[in-house]
Amino acid sequence: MITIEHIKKKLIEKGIKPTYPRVRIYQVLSDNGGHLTADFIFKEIRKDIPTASRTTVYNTLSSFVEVGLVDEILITGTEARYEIKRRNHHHFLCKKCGGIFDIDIKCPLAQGEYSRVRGHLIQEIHGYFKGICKDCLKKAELEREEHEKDDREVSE
Amino acid sequence: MITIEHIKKKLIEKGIKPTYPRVRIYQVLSDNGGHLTADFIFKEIRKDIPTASRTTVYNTLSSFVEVGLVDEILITGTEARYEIKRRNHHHFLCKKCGGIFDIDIKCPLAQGEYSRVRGHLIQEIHGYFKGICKDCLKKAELEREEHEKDDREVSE
DNA sequence: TTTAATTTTGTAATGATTACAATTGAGCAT
DNA sequence: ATGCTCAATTGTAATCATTACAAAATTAAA
Ligand SMILES: [Mn+2]
Ligand SMILES: [Mn+2]
Ligand SMILES: [Zn+2]
Ligand SMILES: [Zn+2]
Repeated sequence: MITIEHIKKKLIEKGIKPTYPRVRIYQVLSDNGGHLTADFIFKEIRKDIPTASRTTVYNTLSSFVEVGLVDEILITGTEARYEIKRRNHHHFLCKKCGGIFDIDIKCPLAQGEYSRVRGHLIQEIHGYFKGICKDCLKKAELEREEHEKDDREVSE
Repeated sequence: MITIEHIKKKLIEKGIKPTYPRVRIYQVLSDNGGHLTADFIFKEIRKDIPTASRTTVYNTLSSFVEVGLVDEILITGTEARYEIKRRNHHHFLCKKCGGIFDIDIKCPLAQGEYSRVRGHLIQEIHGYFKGICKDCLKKAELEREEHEKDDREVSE
């Protein structure tokens, strides 16, 4: 639970005027875990600011990303996800339920910031996995067992 | 330069009927290096098949990805890129020129296929960097030198 | 050749994001 | 307080990649 004052300070530090919509957008990002869509944030701040526009959400997120307050994550192919910048980490996208999970693994990729590869200047490092998440695996397992039971009953 | 026959064999192996548009799409992927957009492929096969439709390109790419012949790369946030599947490798996206480069680094990520992380079943591994590519760095450097010269001349 | 199944095509719809002009609001000078 | 200027916000329209879907064409089977 970050305080409004703390948020304001963070924005000012980065040269962003802490208007109410901007502070609220940061607060939504802070209070709802990571990997939020612009649409989720929009609906959330609409509760407080019924006149808020999608454009403001997009503009604000862009400037947050630009100054390095927020990371933009492109995994799903349909919509960008946003989360407050923290130590570099990877992600896992479940192809079944669409869930995105943080994966904290030690990886040479995520070591020194702003290094080089093959002469190219690195500014961002992204790593992610796709597959079936733990929960969906368990669910599938249970369903399989159900089917087996059904089959047994039918063949009786 | 892969032969048509070789392409046909590859498609059949994966259960895909090697129609002419499909073979051509695979050939375009094969002949033009990696990271192609659907639009590029569309325009390319239009040269041979003036009636070809975008839908066919999208459908074909989807089935290629589905059977594991092709990888879909989501880096730019605007359009998917496609390349024939090969040994797992990372990518570098230049924020200046938009170029995408292969980065072959040994990374624990890209080791065993179909492993697990935190109980989640891994089916795909993606890693990429964003920054300024070698060429764009050099170009910027040259421009900087030009400006310095200008400044000197002005102050003379 | 007739028929059925598959593939391709063309066009319309979708949906996230961006462009942009009009409106609002904050801060400052009168 | 009033008006002024600049920045922020809003609302709406445009963009653009991708998908949906039905009609037309092609292929394979009978
Ligand atoms: Mn995260
Ligand atoms: Mn590649
Ligand atoms: Zn899942
Ligand atoms: Zn470049």
